[in-house]
Amino acid sequence: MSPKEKKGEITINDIAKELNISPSTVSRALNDNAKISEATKNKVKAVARDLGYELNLVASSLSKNKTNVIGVIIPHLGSQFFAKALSGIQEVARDNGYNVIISQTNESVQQEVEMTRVMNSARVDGLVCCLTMETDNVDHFNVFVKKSIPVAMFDRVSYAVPGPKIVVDNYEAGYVATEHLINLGCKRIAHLAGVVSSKVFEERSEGFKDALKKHSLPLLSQFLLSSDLTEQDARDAVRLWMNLPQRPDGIVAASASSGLIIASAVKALGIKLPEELSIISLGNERCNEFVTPSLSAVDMPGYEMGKAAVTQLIKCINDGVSDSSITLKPIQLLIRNSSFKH
Amino acid sequence: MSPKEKKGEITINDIAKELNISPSTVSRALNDNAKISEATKNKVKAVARDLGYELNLVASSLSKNKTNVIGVIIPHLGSQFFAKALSGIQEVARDNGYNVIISQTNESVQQEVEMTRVMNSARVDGLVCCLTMETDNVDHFNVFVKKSIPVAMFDRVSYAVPGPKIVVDNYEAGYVATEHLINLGCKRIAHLAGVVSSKVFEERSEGFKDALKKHSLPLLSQFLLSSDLTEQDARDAVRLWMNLPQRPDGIVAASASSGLIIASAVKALGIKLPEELSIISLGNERCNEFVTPSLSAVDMPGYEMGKAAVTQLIKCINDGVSDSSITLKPIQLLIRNSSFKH
DNA sequence: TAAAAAAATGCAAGCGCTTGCATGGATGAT
DNA sequence: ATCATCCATGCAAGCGCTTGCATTTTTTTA
Repeated sequence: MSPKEKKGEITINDIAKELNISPSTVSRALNDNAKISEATKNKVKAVARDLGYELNLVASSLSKNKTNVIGVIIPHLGSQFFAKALSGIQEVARDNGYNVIISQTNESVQQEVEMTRVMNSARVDGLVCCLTMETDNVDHFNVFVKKSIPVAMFDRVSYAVPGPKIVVDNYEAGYVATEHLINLGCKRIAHLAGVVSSKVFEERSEGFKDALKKHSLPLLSQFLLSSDLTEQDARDAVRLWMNLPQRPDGIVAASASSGLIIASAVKALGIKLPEELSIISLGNERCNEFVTPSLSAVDMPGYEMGKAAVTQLIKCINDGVSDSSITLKPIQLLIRNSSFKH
Repeated sequence: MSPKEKKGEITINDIAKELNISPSTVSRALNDNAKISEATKNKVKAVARDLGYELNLVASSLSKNKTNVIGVIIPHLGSQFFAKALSGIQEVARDNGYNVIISQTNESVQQEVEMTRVMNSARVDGLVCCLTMETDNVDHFNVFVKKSIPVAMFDRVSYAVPGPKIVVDNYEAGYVATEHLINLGCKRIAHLAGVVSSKVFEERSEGFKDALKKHSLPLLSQFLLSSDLTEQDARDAVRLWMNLPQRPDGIVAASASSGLIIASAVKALGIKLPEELSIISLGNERCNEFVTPSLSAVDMPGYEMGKAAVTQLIKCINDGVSDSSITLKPIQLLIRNSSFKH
């Protein structure tokens, strides 16, 4: 080993020495700077390859004041929606030369705040995130706003912070799903909604209500339940509804997972799906098509939203403009066997 | 605006000037260095807070030659197994002060190679990865080995590169699942296996075969199919088996998704589950419990494996030792309704 | 063939933080 | 009061790369 065994990292200085030129020339050559002759570029690249040189992104980031890193803050990776979103995010990031550093809040606002701090420390070039269900104060994003670091939000967004917003038309989702049941002949439709404090769920509820209104169907107060959409909430709702003298003949579940649980709970009660009851959920999981009967759903395009979010984000990073563009993505109605024509 | 509007970033120099002390003292104070008096520490921290100072991790990383970043390379985020693994990875990484940069190979070796290059450029402190199904040459990990940067592998691992290996006992999984069917009274058990080139699937197959042998059951050649486990593969297998004069009365699916598809295809043929046929899959997805009948499975602990991988990795990072420890995680047999006592 | 223009390269500072070593001041022992 | 000890802080170099400007080399033009 050499006396100064420097952890073995090859630097541009090593290349420079090898060729008897200056480090600046090496740097420029490797970056294909126009003012460097083809001859030296080739020589430099050849030596770099021979020596096994690999750019030190840390040093590069520091001097360029640009990390080429995009931070991602999402609630959790447990749901397919977010996993797909992350997948989309990572793919377009990679295609654009960005790395992705990721973190989950687990729906904790405190974690969210903490993570913005970390992302700031990491000096990410941009942030894409989906707020927790409880986030109402978004001051923790001010650091980025102040520094003109773009923040793209998707699904659960806040218009209080500038930047791209990628949302699905949740009102439309609720409306379309409900109307689907109505068209099937359902007269007594119930809705297990999410917390109203969340825009997403509020809009879905609105869509639900308006669809009923539009078709002159009554909205029974007991038929509109708001909850955290946990497994227990779904079971409770089913118990409540199915013990009613007048059971619902259609259910709109505000989320994919609650829909699954509702369907399973209902079946456990011996109720025939979809003959006695139609179900549709707002949000689709792959297993919706494997259950019996397969579960109709309005699909939320997680993958596409993730892709769109970074695409917009990168646009902001490049064009300097941290403008607030609103993209509404279409939703897709997946009709399966859990909803039934009467 | 000040004449030199420096992007607004507060540095330790700003704090130093403010307090008329040297930047070194500020640095040490913020890092709770023992040689700094409590008095100055407090002053420094107070000013830091007031100014909204946030450590520049890039600069810190460069000078410390440590990034506190862990790189993750996984096949894809589509399967719950990997999503959960990533979730576990990120959580323990965060708890230990590490950031996670993530990338998917989509089962492409070329992508895998490319990603190791990126991770190297990013100077990650450690790598955790799950190889693609096709990876046989692992030379692209040599860079890390040479630099003593630990590489932890989970699930699909290669013993050719040193470092922690977190695997599930796949032989056991195959054996246990098969034995379960045997105990239920199945006599003609088929197995849709994965590609044999993959250790994981080879071991599962071995477990399957040995269980049969142990219980003196014949292995019909047509009952052992090897494939890529795509949806089509699963459907083809079902078609083949169900057209046989002597159908199988039990099926062991090598993966969660293929099990789901097999079950669904079989049901579509009007075959009664589990009366006429029992199914169990090696790998569990949440939806296994929602399908009818719910699908028995051997659970592969993705979340735990992810956690274990980083835990081991961090140990390596700290203790300098990049030793090769082999951890076998237990598997869990989830008995549900798709397997039936005859 | 000299002067001017263009092309290629080098110099050196700087990105923000860390850290070994030197220094100054306060405390304690004699 | 004196010198050895600590304790607290400062100095300055360095991490590896980028980049504005200066300098050198080559090419072009008259």
